[in-house]
Parts: sequence; C-alpha cells; structure tokens
Amino acid sequence: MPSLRPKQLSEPTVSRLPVYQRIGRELERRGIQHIDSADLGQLSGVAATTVRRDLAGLGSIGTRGAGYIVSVLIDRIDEVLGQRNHYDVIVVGMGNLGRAIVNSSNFLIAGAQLSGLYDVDPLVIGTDVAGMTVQDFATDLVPATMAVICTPAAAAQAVAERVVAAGTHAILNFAPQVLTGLPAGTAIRYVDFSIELQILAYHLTNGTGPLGGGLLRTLGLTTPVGPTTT
Amino acid sequence: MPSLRPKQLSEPTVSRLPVYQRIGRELERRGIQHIDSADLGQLSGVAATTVRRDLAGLGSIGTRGAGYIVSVLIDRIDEVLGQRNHYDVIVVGMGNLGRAIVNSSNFLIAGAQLSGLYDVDPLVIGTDVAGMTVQDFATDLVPATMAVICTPAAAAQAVAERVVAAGTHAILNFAPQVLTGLPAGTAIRYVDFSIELQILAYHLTNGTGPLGGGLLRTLGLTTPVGPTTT
DNA sequence: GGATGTGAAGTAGTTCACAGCC
DNA sequence: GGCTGTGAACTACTTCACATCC
Repeated sequence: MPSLRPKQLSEPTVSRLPVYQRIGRELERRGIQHIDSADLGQLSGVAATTVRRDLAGLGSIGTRGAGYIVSVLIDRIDEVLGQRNHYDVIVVGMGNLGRAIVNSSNFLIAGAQLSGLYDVDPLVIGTDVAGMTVQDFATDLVPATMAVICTPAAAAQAVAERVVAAGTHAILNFAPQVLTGLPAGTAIRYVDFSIELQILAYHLTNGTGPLGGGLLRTLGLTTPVGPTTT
Repeated sequence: MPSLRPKQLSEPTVSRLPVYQRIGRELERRGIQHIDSADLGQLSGVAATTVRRDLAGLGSIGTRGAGYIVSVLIDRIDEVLGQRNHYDVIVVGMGNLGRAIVNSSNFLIAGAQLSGLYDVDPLVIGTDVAGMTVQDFATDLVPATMAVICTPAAAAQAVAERVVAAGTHAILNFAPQVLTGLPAGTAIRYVDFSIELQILAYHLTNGTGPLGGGLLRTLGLTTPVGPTTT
C-alpha cells in the first residue's frame, strides 16, 4: 500500500503527468498492463530518468525490477491531478474558436462539468452549442470554478475580472492578451497559437531549423530525436 | 546603429518576445513611443529584470536613463524572430478546430503565408475555408515550411511523418498526441487544451487554489500577483 | 537623476550514476 | 538480472545588486 504523499510537484512535472496518463489509457485500451520508464519515456518524448523522477513524486508507484502497473499509474495521476473532484467550467466567447473547443471531444476532462456558455453578441445569445444555450454574459453569470476565455483580446481582461469576482479561481485564456492584477491564488494558463507560430518561425531562421541539432522544449517536453529503433 | 548579434536566445526568452512585441504594437497604436522595463514588465506579467535580460540579448536596444523606443523594439523582435522571411504554412485537418484556427484573425503572423488546407474526408475536400479550397491530403501535398496539425490524435503521427517527408521543418500540433521519431532539426510545438485544463485542475485541488500563494508559470510567464497598484 | 546591461548569486529542473529491492 | 528511486553533479533560468552610460 503506497503511502499517499502529495508533496509538492514542480510545474514541468505537473504538465507531463497528463501525457503519461493519456499514454497509460492507450496502453490499457490495447491490453498492456505493465510499462517501464524507458518505454514510457519513448512514448512521451521524455528522458527515462525524468519519467522516474516525475513518478517518484507521486509516492512509490513502481516496482523495482519490473516497471509500473498501468492501472495504478492512471489512478494515481487521476488522484494527484484532482480529477476525482468536480469542477464547474464556463466558457466565455462563443465565436468560431469557442464553439470548436466546446465541441471538441477531448475538452472535458474527468471531473470537469460544463455549466455555462456566454457571449455578448445578441445574434449568438440564445443559440445552442453542444446542447447548451448561450447566455448573455452581461446579465447572467453562474459561478464556476474554472473559466475558459475565448473572446477577442480587447475583452479578455474585463471578462477575467468579472469571472474572478463571481468566484472563479482558474482561468484558461485563449485570447492573445496577458491578464494582470488578478488576486493571488488565481491560476492562469495561456494558450496562444500566434505565439507558438512565432516561436517556430524563430527556430526555422535561427539555429534549430534544418541541420540544427535541436532540443526543442514545449510544455516542458523535449523532443529527443529518437533513433528510429522500433 | 546597434550591432546585430543574434547570439543564442533561451527558449523562455523566445516565447516572451512575441508578448513584448504585441504590447509594443498596442502602445504604438495608442501613440506611445517610449517604454521602460518596469512598465513593460507590468504589462507582460514578467519581472523587470527578466525583461531587461531578454531584450539585452537582442543587442543593445535600450538607452540608459531613458528606456526603450517602441518602434525599435518592435522592429528588432521582428528581425530576430524571423518575421522578415517568408514561410509557407499548410493546415492538415479541417474539422471545427482547423476551421476556427484558419479563420482566426491572429493566426497569420508576419511572414507566414497560408499555402494549403488538407483533409481526408470526402465531404470536406473541395469545400472552401477562408477563401481556400480544401485539398485531399492523401493525394496532393504542396511542400511547405510549416505545418499545423488539427487531426484526431490517431492520425497525427502519420500526418507528421508525411509533411516532414515533403519538406516541412516546423510543426504546430493541436492533436493530443506526442510526435516521435521525427528527424533532428524538426521543430515541434504542442498546443493541447486538455492538458491545460488538467494543470488547472491540479492547482485548484493542491496548493495554488484559493489561498495558495501561487506563482503560476505559463509559457514561461509568471503571474506576478500584482498589488493592485494600477 | 534614472534606467539599462551584466557579473554574481540564487533557484529550479534535468541528468548522471548507483544503491536498493524485486 | 533488471528497473526503480534518489543523492550528487550539472545545466538552465531567474533575480539581485550595482557599475555604466545617457
């Protein structure tokens, strides 16, 4: 019985855990029940040592000699990431992107519950997206734990302040806008594909393009340039 | 005339440069021509020292005593990120997300040129998205420098291998799938909102939630929990 | 005076190397 | 024998503190 010590996981570790979990689910689907850090590293694009360090932080999950039991791995990550809890998620901004996200199959994680869709455009309010009716952001606002912002950049800061005032503690911001001045303890993550493209443009012109011996970091993942073994 | 020494910029620095540039553009639009590291730090959610370190890496851009000239800042970042060059970008996978991205106003960066849209679904091939006709990925394939992958996870690896074989050196992957075994020198960035939500869920349950004294990193940006001083 | 740029110090994360356990 | 877990070394990034220059 491995003692549950949540400890303090580093941010890069936290961002890799969902990757390990996803791979675990895929393995389980294929009927594979065991995996070692070398293989998991290969599949996730992470060095084997780093995989071990990450998983060691979840308590002693593995078995020396053998590797990790897939089901244990999945369950433990579930637990650590807080997927046993329930979260109400609202989405603000029902343009092309907002609708695409809500309809995306991998949007809902375990524990997340979509509880409201919002917009300010009278043409959009009242329409249905993924089986929910879009509400008026200006008047109605259900309190929710997480908010996803898909508005234009100019609106994002005001939206963030409003949802935080309504009790939200975690924001996923798709608008190309840095959010500032929010109260301590508000978790914020940015998703900005314009920035991602610019980073790629940098690597194309400088060093890392063709012929560059590139170690590219993304989400904390290193692309290890696997020798095509397997 | 500041001597152009491209040097070697760190990955976190590269990911912050687009943010500074965007803020610079906004300042310019408002007629502001000078900014110092303290203010730029405030606006970008980055410590002033880090701003200076980042910008110092672009050559001596600033002036001691005064700060940075906005137009110089923008131009220099343009140059360093390679936005003076031209890139052909193709997008593979024209589902909800692919269409939303192509139609997004902030999708095209300076230098990027959309040169092809692809799918494998006969119902989608031949339709028009943002003024371009969707091609059949299985048969046609224009060579391009960058590729954006918006397919389901199961297809992503094969798509990546095919575009790389066709000459692509940079990939932006929206599919929830780690890409492995691609040749050295292929730049890859991942955008995965399922992972982002899980990271937020972690912060909600553990430490950083309500009452947590959270320093949350995103894209290398630290949310500095500004004392609401303007 | 005032803000940049940068050596030096500090902190965080990764990788090495191997002891420990199955 | 084999693979995990972890102290120790290393590398990367940030922050401090201040000399430098306008």
